[in-house]
Amino acid sequence: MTTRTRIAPSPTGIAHLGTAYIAMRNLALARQGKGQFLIRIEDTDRERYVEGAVAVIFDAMKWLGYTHDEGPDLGGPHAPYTQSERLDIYQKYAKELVINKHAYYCFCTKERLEKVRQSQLKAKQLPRYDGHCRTLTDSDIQTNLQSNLPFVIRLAVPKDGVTICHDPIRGEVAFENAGIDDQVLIKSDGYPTYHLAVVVDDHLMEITHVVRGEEWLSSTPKHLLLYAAFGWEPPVFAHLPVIRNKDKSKMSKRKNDVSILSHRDRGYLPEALNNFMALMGWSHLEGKEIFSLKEFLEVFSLDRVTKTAPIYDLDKLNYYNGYYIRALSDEELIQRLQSGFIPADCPIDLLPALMPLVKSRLTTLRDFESLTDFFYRTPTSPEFSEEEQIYLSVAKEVLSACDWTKEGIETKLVESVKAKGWKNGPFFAALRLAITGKKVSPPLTESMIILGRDVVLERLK
RNA sequence: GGCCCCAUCGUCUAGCCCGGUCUAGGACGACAGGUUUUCAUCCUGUUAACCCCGGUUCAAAUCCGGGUGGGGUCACCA
Repeated sequence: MTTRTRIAPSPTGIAHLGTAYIAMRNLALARQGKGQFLIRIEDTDRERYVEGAVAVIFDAMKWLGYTHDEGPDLGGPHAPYTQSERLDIYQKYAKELVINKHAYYCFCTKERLEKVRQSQLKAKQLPRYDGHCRTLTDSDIQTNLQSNLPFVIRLAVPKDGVTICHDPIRGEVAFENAGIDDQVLIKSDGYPTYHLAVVVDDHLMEITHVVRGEEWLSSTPKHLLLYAAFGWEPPVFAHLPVIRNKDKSKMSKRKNDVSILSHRDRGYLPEALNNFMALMGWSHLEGKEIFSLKEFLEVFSLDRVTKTAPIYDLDKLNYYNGYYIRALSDEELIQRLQSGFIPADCPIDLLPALMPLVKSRLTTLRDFESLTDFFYRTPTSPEFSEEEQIYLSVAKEVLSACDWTKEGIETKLVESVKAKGWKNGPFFAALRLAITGKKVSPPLTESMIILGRDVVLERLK
């Protein structure tokens, strides 16, 4: 049997870094198992649905280089791949569960539920459904149904026994059934909850490995119970450690930039993000720290996954980004920069000359502008001291006469500094400031050559 | 709080399953030095960890138990 895996993002507006982290691992298993990797959209929460969010997810996956085999955009043998288009399927299976007594109608109002909750809380009991409707008679149910009372369908969780999850990463994890609530399967609006939809779809779509974040571990027994109620063979469940904020809480929008696409827009390379994410909660068997997505997909394995949750470390991402930028050829770097990182007033034909000066100085593509703006914008010159003004006038004199080559410029400049009995440091600092408007800049001589003698002399006025 | 998961340098981790080869290795960061008229790159070095307490054993980062700490989850959200 081939391996079939999936990611099941919710269209809530942004493509989350966590989704990519989960996706690349699922992709790897599917490729290694000569199977398929699919994307399924879990949009059963109508309140959270955001228009256009699905397109954002596809954009993000494409940018990262993850290719799926089945999904809402591609179709496939188990279409549709969007849960809101599968409502009748969930209804059918929920009803089947009701008939087999593994689920039941619940007519409790939100008010009653809230009241029960409050009194349980007050009595220091754990808040949960009290099973009120579990014992309703058939005629009660018929009456309620006929009078159009709103209802949900709940799973009839066994009152005793233990449900054991066999997780290849965590080993056996046991949960007392008595601690599991009678989960809502169908909401009063007719939509399924996550728990029902995920089980039905994973089964119907023949998913063999459910590789997800460990935040799902405590709901796994519910899913296992559902598989048992249906009489289905469950897939392998593996729970990856979650990515965390610096404060060790689960990575969140508030404390981190969790958007994949905003990483792209901030000038990160997909190679860097992939390499960075690969090494969170997993290590290469040969101890490699630099490798491509292709290699990751070939060598990733569940048995080298860590159980401890890693922290998103921007320093390390920056390191990878700089590394991959430096590894690019000048032509490739120009191409990458042209995806939105070259200011409108920067002449395109200037680019080839600029690459050698900026490549080792870019942490992100976005740094390009602040690094090179003095080439195409006249810097505002600061107030120079009297001493500095003397430096500049001497420099101007030398530069108006010397050969306009690296050697020509440098030897003449250094010669006159020496002749005057000055130090190189302050002299070149003043010159740099006058020409680039910055205390720190790309190499001065090379920059002057690119700028041209006229512009340089103009800036020394 | 109940349930569940986890615990090696500041961070990502190797090692743990199959105890000795670990005076615990690598990477990022930080710091120092070298190269560079600045910065960056590059090179060299330094820094820094087995959560605690018991037990098993000739021997424990590695096995067991208990603490402690951190995290996740307890919805008609996923």
